[in-house]
Amino acid sequence: MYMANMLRPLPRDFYDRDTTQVARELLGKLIVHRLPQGERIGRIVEVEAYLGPHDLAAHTSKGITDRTRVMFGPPGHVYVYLIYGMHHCMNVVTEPDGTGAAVLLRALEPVSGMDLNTRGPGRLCKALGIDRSHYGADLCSQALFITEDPEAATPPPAIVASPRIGVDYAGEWASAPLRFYLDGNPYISRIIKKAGRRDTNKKNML
DNA sequence: AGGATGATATCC
DNA sequence: GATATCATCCTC
Repeated sequence: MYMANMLRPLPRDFYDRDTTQVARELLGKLIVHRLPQGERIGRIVEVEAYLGPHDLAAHTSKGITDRTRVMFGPPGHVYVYLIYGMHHCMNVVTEPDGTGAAVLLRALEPVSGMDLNTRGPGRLCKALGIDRSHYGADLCSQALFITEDPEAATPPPAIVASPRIGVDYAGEWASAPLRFYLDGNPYISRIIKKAGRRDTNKKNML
């Protein structure tokens, strides 16, 4: 039984570390959003690391702007942006104040109080109820936070690394293995096509 | 394969 | 001020 009022937010120190490490450790954790109409809880199963201004795929590679201000700020806060005019994407800010790094949440496994359409960053935000009003929100709060899964599987599933999705413009950084997901999880947003193999699948199979 | 739909960055 | 570009999703 998942009682969100018994769950404790991860401490800010969790986020104040190497972004790749935080990304990997976020897998399997629960994200909790408390709304007037109830609690929405999902298990994080797919993420991407955006390392900082030197990472040409990261929004912070353009410098400090109104949009990227939060990503350059202290760790443990939420960076939300609107993409393609219709979808929200949610990131958690990592590393010390001024670094400009974050982890994009790409897919959840529904746990409680949410619809089942949680594959992909846009659908994740819709299911969780996240929009631009959450820009800068503190994850060390009781309204929106990430926490250990009290029913975590032992041993934990293997972690798979792959290139990030939709960043082909980023030169050398486009192929960096900075996307991480739980091996075999049915809620992963897509499977990278293997080179040299005839395979027209763009979505993963159940 | 292409369209929706709006904020943002970058160029006049 | 105009325009090209999106860390996407849905429908055809």
